[in-house]
Amino acid sequence: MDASLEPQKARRLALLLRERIASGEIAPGARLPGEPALALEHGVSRVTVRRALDTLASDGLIDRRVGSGTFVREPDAPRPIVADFSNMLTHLVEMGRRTGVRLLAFAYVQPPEAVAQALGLKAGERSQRSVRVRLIDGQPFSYLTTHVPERIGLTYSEADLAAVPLLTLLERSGTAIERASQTIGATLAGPDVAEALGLEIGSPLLALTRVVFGPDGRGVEHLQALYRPDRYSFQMELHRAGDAGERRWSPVPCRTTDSGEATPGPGLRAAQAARG
Amino acid sequence: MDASLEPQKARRLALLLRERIASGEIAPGARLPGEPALALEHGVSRVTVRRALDTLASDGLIDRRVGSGTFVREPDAPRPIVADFSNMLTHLVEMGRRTGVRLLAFAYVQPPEAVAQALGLKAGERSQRSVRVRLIDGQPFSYLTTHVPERIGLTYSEADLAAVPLLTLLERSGTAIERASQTIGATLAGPDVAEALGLEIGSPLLALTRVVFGPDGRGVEHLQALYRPDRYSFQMELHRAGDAGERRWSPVPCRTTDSGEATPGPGLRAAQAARG
DNA sequence: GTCGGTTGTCCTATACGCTAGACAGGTAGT
DNA sequence: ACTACCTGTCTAGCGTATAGGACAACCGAC
Repeated sequence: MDASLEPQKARRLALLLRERIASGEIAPGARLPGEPALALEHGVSRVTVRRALDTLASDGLIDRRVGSGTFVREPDAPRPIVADFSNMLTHLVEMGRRTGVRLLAFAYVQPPEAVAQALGLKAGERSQRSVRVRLIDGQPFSYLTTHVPERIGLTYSEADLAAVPLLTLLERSGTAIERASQTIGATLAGPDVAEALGLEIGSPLLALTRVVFGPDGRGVEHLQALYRPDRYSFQMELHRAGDAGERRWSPVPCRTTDSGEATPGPGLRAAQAARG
Repeated sequence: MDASLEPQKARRLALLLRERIASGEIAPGARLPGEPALALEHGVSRVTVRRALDTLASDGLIDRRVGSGTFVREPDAPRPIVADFSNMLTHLVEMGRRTGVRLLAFAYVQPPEAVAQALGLKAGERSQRSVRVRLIDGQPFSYLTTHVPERIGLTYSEADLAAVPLLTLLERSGTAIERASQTIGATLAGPDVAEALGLEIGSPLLALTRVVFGPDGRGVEHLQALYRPDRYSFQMELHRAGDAGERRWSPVPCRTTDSGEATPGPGLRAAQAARG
């Protein structure tokens, strides 16, 4: 059960099969081709096929039955959290699930150049850096690294940060918050992030970078959030806007669902399937 | 220059360093830690470090100078595309850069179960599957897999698809388009996607799944888009909404900039820095 | 110049992913 | 029972990535 190292060809095959399963190309309950068939099809030895299947099996994606074959397991549905964008909840406490926070680091540091520039710090100015991991039902799903200018960070304590959302702390201390600019991308899990989120190194992550600005236009908070895509994803409803010739999508204006669960509908199923 | 096989640890290190460079965590022009230092830091041998640096060097990301060190090269500025969400441009032709499309596959197939369900197809109904790669300045940045119900797909030809945006084709053929539901996540590049996008297998990708619905509520298009995060990311402006106690972010209502470039301002710089 | 640190090159030994088999035991259909 | 196919386990051997060195050539600071 160590499965520490992920070899090359076996890893490829595992990734490939994982996607086929996640995308529904191989329906749940269906039987995979036999190991010799897979070996022949992908030009690898049977041992390699078995290694790939081993990792899928230990992830609970497939079910191997001696004598009959390997089958795609029905997902036990630890349904991922889906954050609604039209609503854009800042925090998930309201989602009806038990969430928690672990504070991994807290210190005043020299911020990386990119962060300093985003926050509008002068050279040499320090920032308060904190690293937190958010949990849902005891399972970690996001890794947050925040930088706050030192003058603002001093208005609250380390214990505050472990208990109260950062934005609340900022507002409580009189820091006005106006607008923010954020970017969504993707990254790989580094060693530390991988361990904190219970992943292997090199796992894919949703990356969100948000810079929060106060009314004076100065940066107040720099947030780098990394999400496990199998437990967290962004969802939004769009509608078609604009005249012919210049048509585009625009997000549906805040239609909050009280349940906190993501807006139901056909999209959800697809979202799960595509989480690969 | 064969570099056919990508070893394990060297590959990880290369990916990790590549991202640190792309994210600006190691500023352009800065000097990397020495090879012995990197080896110690990551718990690998110097040979492995060198292999990782070799791939980065051959990609033109770093500059190695005997006797003085290894430096991050100033990027030749293939600036990443930043898609504005408040605006949510469906297509990038307007962005003032030469874009192109390559049609990789076009066929009528039995759709995977998840797609059939999202589109509301009955068992046995076929769909038109197409795989396209979008280019910008000759460089691929997105890999699009679309499924359209067969009855709708028949209204246009393969050549049409290679030249005209799909949504335009749909609307031109009288298919009304109302709303869409989309989800954003992250994945790893499989073998085929990796090759099409000029990436290594296992590179991180932004994954967007969109299901487009017509006025009758039936699915019209199922899109799975995979983006290279170093060339494409989502950007949006938010402002603080809601009363105290229940405050949240909401997207800035469509403030279109005519330039097509993402909305300028302090956020842009941050977006680039954090695009990793 | 001297000295410390750097990259470039070479070496050997080990670890391990992969191949190519053979064989045992289970399952399902005939 | 018989047969065909499946997964599970084991073996032997090969290729190569990795570890851990030693050494040369180079650069920059003092």
